[in-house]
Amino acid sequence: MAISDRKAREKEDLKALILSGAKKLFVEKGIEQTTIRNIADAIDYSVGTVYVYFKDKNAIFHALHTQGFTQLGGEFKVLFHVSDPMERLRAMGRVYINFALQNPDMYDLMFNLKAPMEFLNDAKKEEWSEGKGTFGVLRTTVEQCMTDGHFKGHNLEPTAFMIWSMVHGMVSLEISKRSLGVNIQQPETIVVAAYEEFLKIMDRV
Amino acid sequence: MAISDRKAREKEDLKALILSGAKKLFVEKGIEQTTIRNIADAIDYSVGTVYVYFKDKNAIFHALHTQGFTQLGGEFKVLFHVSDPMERLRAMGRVYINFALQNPDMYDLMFNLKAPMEFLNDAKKEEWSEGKGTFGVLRTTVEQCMTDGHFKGHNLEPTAFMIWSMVHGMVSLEISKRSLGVNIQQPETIVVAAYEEFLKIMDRV
DNA sequence: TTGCAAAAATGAACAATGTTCATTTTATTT
DNA sequence: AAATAAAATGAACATTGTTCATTTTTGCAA
Repeated sequence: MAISDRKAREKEDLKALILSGAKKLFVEKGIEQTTIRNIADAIDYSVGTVYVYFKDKNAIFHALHTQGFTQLGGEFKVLFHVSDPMERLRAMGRVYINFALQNPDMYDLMFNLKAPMEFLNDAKKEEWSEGKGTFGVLRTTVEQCMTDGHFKGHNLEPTAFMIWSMVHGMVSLEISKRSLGVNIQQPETIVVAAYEEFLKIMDRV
Repeated sequence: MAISDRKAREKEDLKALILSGAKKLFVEKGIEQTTIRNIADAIDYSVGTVYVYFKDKNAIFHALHTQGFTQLGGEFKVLFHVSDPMERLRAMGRVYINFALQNPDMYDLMFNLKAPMEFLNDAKKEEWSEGKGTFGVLRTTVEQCMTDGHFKGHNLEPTAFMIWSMVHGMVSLEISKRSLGVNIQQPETIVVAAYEEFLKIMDRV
């Protein structure tokens, strides 16, 4: 069955090629300017072929969003070397913020845009495994912080969700250009500065 | 010149009528299903007429976003009666969260979607007066808290931005359905519960 | 009242989009 | 070499935002 093996490989390759074209356009021009025709043109295939490999546009962007989580997961790996949970929590926020600010469109796709979630709905998948996994890392870290005596009198999941919201809110306001429009004195550094304020508070809790 | 007065009034009326149709559709079906043709149909005018009164789709949604800020401003009015700045800050968060959760699409339009900001770009307006005003209320409140001795060792703008990010992040994760997919134990109440954790922390700062 | 000019409203037409599917091309098997 | 299966194609469709020459309505002077 060597031939069917090769065929399966070729199918995977073409799927990956479509995604690479989609990602290039997406990062360069955003989700709206990434049309199926553009993707097909970029990789020298026809429109129809794209639809042979992906159900629709949402499926493509769900696949891209998954790639984004793989990348974020890779950047989280440095955290394994940080043994102190509180210090690890701080570093996790920094990694998260850097990822978001350096890949704003990808971040938007992963945590704000509707496309990936609509794909899950259409596919009747109940769970969002990428998000679940990432939030799990945060929850575990907060749990270890609690074991170490931090966050006294706080509940695990609401506290973890609050911390996630904190960093998510900062980078989302930045990405959606809402922080710029608000006439802050030092707009270039506001996200980092605000995160510092948060760390100061966490140190005391 | 009574006639030109009436004409001006009629123009305003029709503009308001278009917006009311747009808002109805927008709240019912979201921004993508709110097409110019749908709006025109809903108010029994032609497509072309809509374009006589609004430059493009972004202009319509910028106008709706401004209405949203007027509404939010109205709901903030109860805060004038809260004299203690720290208590007022807490209540402000609650009002903000309630507004967002009860008007999710409007909130999205005001603080996440691109349409209103692209209108400002096209119109070459530098400033986002609605956002500026709202953030100003928050900044002033935090400033008064500092005068009262709270937030010792913290910087005003980064702290205000951090608080804004906190509540913005929570409601945004909720609205974009990211909080649901993450398998939290009590998804119905997670936003309120997380805000409670935040308040506990603020009490000590 | 009638005719005329200005203002307002119209909807057909255009380009671009996501999507489908009968047809054509290519690859594999007999 | 012929027959079959798999893969790729692109024309066609419905829907979108947008434009603009044309039609309709309005206000006013003769």
